Amino acid sequence: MEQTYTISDLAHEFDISTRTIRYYEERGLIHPGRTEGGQRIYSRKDRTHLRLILRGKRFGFSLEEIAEMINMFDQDRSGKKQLEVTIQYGRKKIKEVDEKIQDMVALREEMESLLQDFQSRLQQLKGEESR
Amino acid sequence: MEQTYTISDLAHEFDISTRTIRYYEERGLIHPGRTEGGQRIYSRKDRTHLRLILRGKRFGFSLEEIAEMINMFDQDRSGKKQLEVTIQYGRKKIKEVDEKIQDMVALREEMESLLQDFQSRLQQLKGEESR
DNA sequence: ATTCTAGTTTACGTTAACGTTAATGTCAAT
DNA sequence: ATTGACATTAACGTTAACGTAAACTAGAAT
Repeated sequence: MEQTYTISDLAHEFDISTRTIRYYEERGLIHPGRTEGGQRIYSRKDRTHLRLILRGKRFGFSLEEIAEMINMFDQDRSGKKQLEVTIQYGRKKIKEVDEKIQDMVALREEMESLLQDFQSRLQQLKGEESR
Repeated sequence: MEQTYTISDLAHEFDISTRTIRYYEERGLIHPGRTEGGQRIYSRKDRTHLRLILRGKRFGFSLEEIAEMINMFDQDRSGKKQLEVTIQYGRKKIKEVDEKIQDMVALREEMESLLQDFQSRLQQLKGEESR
């Protein structure tokens, strides 16, 4: 009933090496179970974590930062105080992401205006050509 | 008339080390001039380049990728063919940035919904408390 | 039971992006 | 002219994030 995966299942799915997956475990980012014989078994949750890790990486977060986030959101937060701390942390991280998005949009616009420039130069050339 | 900067001027402004700035030059990302005595002089253009480099870094681009972009946009593109190639390249890069932005917005939403979850759990606790 | 594929640990290697140190030179100010 | 702050090159060191190889084990298939 509970869907599980081998290490190479996930390696194929996410197009990364098994070494990479084991390394993430070594760094405390995932915590797969084991079979009787000692082989790793990955749950749906582990798979979700992997997806999150790779997403974070694409934004330039370090594994350490990602680990911090995952563990923050993933632990058992029953106490009121704990919950409040977690929420504060989450707000902070969301703000960071917002800033990155804004920054990125600015970059996009810079690139766009550069391109416009090149475009009009090209039009210019084409105009001269058919003169 | 032409505003220039020393290496430590820029290091302070961008809060990076002089070593880092020299390293960027070593990798072909900037090309400052020199004084009679051999010291580097940075122009406004160099400063702009630096800003671009740091921006790119914050998005997880490698120095090699950034170098590629800078040199692509920075050369003298007079020929029609050259212009067309540059425009193609620019479109591709903008697309990459767009994808990163989308990806990032998705992450933001994931985080937000996690937070909502914690928020309502906290409300729950507060409710029980005043019962 | 054996064979094959995939898994495990250990450990050394590699690359990017700098940090650090040493030995020396430049420039602005006194 | 000398001092002090900043500059230069050269070279070795460091860290994160894996790659790679070796020597061995587990599990599925015949």
